[in-house]
Amino acid sequence: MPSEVISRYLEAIYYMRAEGEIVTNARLAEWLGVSRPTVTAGLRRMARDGLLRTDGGKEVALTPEGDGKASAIVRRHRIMERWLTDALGLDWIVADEEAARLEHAISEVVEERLYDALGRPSSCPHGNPIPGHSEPVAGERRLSGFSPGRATVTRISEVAEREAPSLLQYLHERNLVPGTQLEILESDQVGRTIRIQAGKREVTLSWETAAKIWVLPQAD
Amino acid sequence: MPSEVISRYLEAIYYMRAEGEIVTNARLAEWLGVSRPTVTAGLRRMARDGLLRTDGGKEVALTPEGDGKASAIVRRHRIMERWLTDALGLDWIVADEEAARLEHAISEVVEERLYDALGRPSSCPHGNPIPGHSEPVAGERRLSGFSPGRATVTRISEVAEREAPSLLQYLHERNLVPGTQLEILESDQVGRTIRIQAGKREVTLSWETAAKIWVLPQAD
DNA sequence: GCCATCAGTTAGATCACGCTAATGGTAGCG
DNA sequence: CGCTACCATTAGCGTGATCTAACTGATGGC
Repeated sequence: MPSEVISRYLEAIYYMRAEGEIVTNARLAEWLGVSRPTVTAGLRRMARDGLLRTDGGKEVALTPEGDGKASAIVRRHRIMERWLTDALGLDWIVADEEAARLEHAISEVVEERLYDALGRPSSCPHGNPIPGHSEPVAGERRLSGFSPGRATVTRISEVAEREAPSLLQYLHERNLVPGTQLEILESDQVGRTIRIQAGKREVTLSWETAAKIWVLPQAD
Repeated sequence: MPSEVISRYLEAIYYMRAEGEIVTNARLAEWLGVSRPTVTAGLRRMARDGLLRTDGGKEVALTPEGDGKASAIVRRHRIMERWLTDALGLDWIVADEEAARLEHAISEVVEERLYDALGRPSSCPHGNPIPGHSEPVAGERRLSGFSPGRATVTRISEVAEREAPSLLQYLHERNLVPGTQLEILESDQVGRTIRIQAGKREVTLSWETAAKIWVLPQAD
């Protein structure tokens, strides 16, 4: 059983991979808020324990075993988030923080019972699929760089929470939540912003922000 | 914030005190399943951090600060147990094991929300009071050494879980749970056993086992 | 009064996890 | 080519938590 620290490494690697980022020592150090030498040591322990391979280059990749452990953690994180928001009424930001601690403390049996008790949801509150239970929506794309048209929000990437917790609050307030229909009005190639209409509201987002939002283009 | 290890020390000391046992290095080592030198080092760190006093003798005592931290952990443990048994349907033994991990991962806000969601229960599933929310039943006594008469089970001590997890199962199966009425038929001074009737069942318990069960004598 | 038992501590070691400072490597850019 | 940036690792250190082996002190039995 990996330690809680190593579990956080696994989780971080899983998230970064899911975002299509290349996973390096320096990126992990940033993500985890520790120094690079600390990451070097951590990765070495993980390799020793068969959780990842370094394959020569800088990039690291999880072994099937590491990937399995990582999915389990992410699964628990998302199930806990559902519980914290749906059953206990916590907001997105607090739920994420709490889930980050609870995910390391629940066993398989509690995870399963809880998942059933919640009605076997197909995603976390931000719409991200629950590994082992659901898949990403087919055909979803990043909102950034989108050309004008209609679309439905499918999910807000979890990285948003790490990089800017306030972004979550911002999106929540503007009703940019999974299921919301929106219309892309204009994509500004120069200012790298995108102007959208969600409900009665008009919002302008930077491409960077919009990249955290995944949408499904409306079939016309 | 104490580490998880130190939290377990606090919790153990709290339980032992609640049982009226004197808390020493060797008892703690036994309880926690670590060596005596490890406990020596742990207690030193706790004293350094203002959680306990050693007061010359062998016995250790928590400071008000240590006691506050310890109660908070026990409170979370008992609330989690209620959730695990009532909402998720786990049995006593599994619930206790799971609560032992979860109690270190929940924050004040989750604790409070969960406590409300559970309907503000006044005890853990075994009847033990929840520190800060409820008090031990006035007039309760240990079942061991009891003279014949009628009584109602108020609680099963938490130590039972540490010392003999199977005892919990045993008591549960025989319906020796909080609220059960029973009649003490005979207390055998020589064999140090006690014969009781609970419902239609007759059970003989050693005094040692009976000491883990607290009852309220029936007013006649 | 002595010996066995139990308790607490010291000594010395290991491992996980974190840090800073310094070293070495690669890669783009002028 | 050489400089700057960025990156990974080494070296060296501290703390928390654990272990075993060995020493020391109290206590109770005979």
